Amino acid sequence: MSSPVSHTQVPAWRRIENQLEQDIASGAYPAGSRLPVEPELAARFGVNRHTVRRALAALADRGFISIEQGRGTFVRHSMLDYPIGRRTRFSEIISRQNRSARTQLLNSSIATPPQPVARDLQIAVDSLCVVLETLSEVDGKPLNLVTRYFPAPRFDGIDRAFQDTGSISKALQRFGVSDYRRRVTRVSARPARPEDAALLQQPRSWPVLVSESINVDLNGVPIEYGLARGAAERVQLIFETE
Amino acid sequence: MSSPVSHTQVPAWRRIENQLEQDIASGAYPAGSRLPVEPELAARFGVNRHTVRRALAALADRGFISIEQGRGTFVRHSMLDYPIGRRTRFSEIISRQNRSARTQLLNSSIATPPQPVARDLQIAVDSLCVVLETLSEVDGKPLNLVTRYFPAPRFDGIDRAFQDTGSISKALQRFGVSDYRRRVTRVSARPARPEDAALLQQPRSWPVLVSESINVDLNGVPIEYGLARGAAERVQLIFETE
DNA sequence: GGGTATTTGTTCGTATGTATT
DNA sequence: TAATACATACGAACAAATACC
Repeated sequence: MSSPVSHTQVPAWRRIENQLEQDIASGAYPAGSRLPVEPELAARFGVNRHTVRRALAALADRGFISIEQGRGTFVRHSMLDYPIGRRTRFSEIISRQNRSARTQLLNSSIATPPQPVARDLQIAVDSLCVVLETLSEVDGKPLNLVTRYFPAPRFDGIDRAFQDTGSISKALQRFGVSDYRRRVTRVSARPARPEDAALLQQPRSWPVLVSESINVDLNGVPIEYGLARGAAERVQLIFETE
Repeated sequence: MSSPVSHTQVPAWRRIENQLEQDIASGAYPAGSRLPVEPELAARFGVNRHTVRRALAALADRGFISIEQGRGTFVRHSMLDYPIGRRTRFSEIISRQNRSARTQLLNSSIATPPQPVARDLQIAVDSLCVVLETLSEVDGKPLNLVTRYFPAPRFDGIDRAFQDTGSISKALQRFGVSDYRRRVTRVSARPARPEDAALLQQPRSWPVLVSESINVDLNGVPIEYGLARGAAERVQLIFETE
């Protein structure tokens, strides 16, 4: 060979893999960004494109990047795991993952619920509900947009209680609901509406992960219907079957 | 007025609502199809556009149609409920809803699993897996595209067994797995790739509902990792928290 | 990417029959 | 009976979102 390859103990592709992983971890290549094209990376590391490809394949295999033919190579968002069980409390879930959570109230009103919501809440279609629109953020990034219906005679003023406490659980406590549990979760997905995409700070090409949930008090009486739209780019729901 | 309003007991908009509901039920307007535009409906029923809009709003409220500004009004697919629990069996779920189910094998191969899959299956990354690609149909419409990994030494030939039986459960029985249960389900969503959209016969603008699942045998040993891509237009996952 | 046509969304105004006070 | 409020219905114009070329 004219220029012999240096035989270090680690192969070149593995060295490149490690370097790129570090670049991603350091934020040099932020989540969602596109990596330089393969020839460019090959030039940077002074290797053949095939060697770069091997490193990229390894990173893709480990879930750090996604390689898309014709488009490029992208740094994947680390998905926030959102475990769902009988006792699902947003802030607990997030803090357990050592992240910071915040939920803000976008809107509150009083209205009659759509028919399917009334059925889920087991109330009359012409009865009133307090409707809250909330946006949850994790580490400063919006994650989840939720429309919540609370039966009105019982939960009048829960908007104020939520404003004061910043938490649904605590707001419910003010109304004598010391504890509650999730009865059912229905999960689907649909294209994001422009407003969803804007609020969730997500590309319009990405869908929203829709989950309907029904929470009941300890007597089994429905207290909340929630329609959540999650940033599919960044959230993953986890259901453990115990 | 030159032509006075006829006062039947039911308002015109409600009569129109009922008629359209019937048209949808009868299949005159099939699921997914677009309704005539508002002026056209107004002409058909001999009313003002506002009156039609009121009827449409009622139908949308009840979940029969979806109204999309600039695009039109569409008959919603009745979502197939896919309840997920410890014992999730595709054909049982479907037949319980009085529908017909069929799963076909698109592809089978033997390969080393990607690292996350190997971790979920608790096997070495360089061990082999039997990989099946299946497409499930309900009432003739494709619903779910699944890539399944089975540890290879144990489940060699499961592709043949599946071909024979047409069922994963029955194929597993041939390998001594009389029963199994689902340990965890992870749900997310992403834009559909062109191949996904084609196989699922879904518009490219609609996302896929991605669910990863791990099934274990009665000893708790992982036997299958599945990566399912569901037609988000037509499937909804239901998790009951008992 | 930009302009045009299509389609739904919103807001005026007007009129009339029904129920309540 | 009269006054009032409310639901229903029609008409016109413009705004906003989308599709198409």
